[in-house]
Amino acid sequence: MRGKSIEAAWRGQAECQGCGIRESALFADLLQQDFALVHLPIDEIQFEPGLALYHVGDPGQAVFTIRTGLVKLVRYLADGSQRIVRLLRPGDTAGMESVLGQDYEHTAIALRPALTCRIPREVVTRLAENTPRMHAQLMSRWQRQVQQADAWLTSLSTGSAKARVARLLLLLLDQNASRQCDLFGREDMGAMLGVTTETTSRIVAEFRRDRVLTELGPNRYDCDVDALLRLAGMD
Amino acid sequence: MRGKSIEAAWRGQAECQGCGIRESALFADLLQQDFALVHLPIDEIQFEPGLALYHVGDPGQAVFTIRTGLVKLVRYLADGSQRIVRLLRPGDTAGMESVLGQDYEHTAIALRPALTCRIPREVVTRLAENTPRMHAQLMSRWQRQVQQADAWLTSLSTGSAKARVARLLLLLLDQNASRQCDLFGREDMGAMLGVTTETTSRIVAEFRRDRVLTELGPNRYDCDVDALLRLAGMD
DNA sequence: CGACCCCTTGAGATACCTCAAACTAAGTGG
DNA sequence: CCACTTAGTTTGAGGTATCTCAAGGGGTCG
Repeated sequence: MRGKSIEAAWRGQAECQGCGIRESALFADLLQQDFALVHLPIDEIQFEPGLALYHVGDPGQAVFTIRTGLVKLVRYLADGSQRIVRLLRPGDTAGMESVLGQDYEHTAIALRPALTCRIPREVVTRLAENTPRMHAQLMSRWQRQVQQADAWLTSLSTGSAKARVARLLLLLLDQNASRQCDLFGREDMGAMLGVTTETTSRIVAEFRRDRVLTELGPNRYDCDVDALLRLAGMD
Repeated sequence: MRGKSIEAAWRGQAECQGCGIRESALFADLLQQDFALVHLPIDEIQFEPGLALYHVGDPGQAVFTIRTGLVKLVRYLADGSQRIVRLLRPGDTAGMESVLGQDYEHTAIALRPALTCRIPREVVTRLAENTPRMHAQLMSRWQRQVQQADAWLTSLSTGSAKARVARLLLLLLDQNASRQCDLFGREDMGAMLGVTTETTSRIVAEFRRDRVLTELGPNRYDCDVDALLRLAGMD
């Protein structure tokens, strides 16, 4: 939304062992000795909103650990429009298909400034071949993707548009400041819910009129969680 | 649809090494020596249509390899209705979350008579700990689930109802007799597409009137593939 | 200040849903 | 063997949510 520097910025090489979010990241369970197997540089890269980590169809060369920010996974439809199939948050991993030598299945685009670690696929492969701690992490991460995909389908692509928006808002609640959440462009919201930009806009506007949402700043809102839970149930 | 014996039938213990579909199954890459690690019985179980392999929320005790037939993965919504999130075909694996010690995420129900192999989770775990050939299979199977989930969302839950039905028909085309496909109950079809039973029925009836579909038998149809491709594009 | 982007709002069209009834096929029991 | 039940499909009619097309605001940035 902002858009100061429109470039991805290389921030230097990551220092994984001292990483602040390691306990929730792909390398969570690795031991001191395992890091000896990392033979290629892991770069820290910052993506400004709108910039792509990678594109659908590109040969998968690396996985990305999201350290901060928010990333959308997008597929483009026959008519050129986009459908957002998942959101990645801090601790999540993008582009795991690259570990299997496959092309990327989506285009990954930062929705908010996102600090990432780019891990070459060979690093993951080598670790996976040498430590069961890496398998466990990979499996649970893949399972998590499946879970998220299923939840996305059942909660964001099912029911009335109003219920979908309500469920999306609940999903976006800040984990810390639990009544507040940041939204993004109506077009992106629509692409997550399978509805049009206009419908999304109308519903958000209606929520605001009904005091279910209270605007705190540009696209930052205070949410009436009980009301949202009620709306999320059925129309 | 048929419904002769309404019971799941135990068919005996599987002989994995000689299995006819092993090359496409979870044990595809295993070597002779690996089978020594299988220390618990693998049962062959036949499920008649409507019967559940397992239920959502049950503690996951086993994965199932689908040898023949068709299985739906279902989630139930707040209002009691069902949403089908995936279909499993011969060679696919159901209930992989059990390998991670998690409860089942769905209810798995046979849509057509399904012959399955029930593999206790301990067997998979032990194999995974001892042979990289098992990891590779597990990872690619998990990835496949993600792929299917994403495809389900973008092709069966996006666009007009008519386009969704067309895409579903294309998905159901027999791999061998490539103009023909078997359908199932309109309610199930609706639950896959996120539309009502009536809408599904109307569209199938319309396709039949327009000679896009020609009924060959009970719920068996000949498909005009070109017409379906056209319809799948946009409205 | 004007250009641009995005959000909002309106009005009309329409696809889909809801409720209800008729029809079909297959199973059940007298 | 036939009337009866039952479950699923088809069809109709009316209502409504959502889409489409279009215009009008409110920021932000050059």
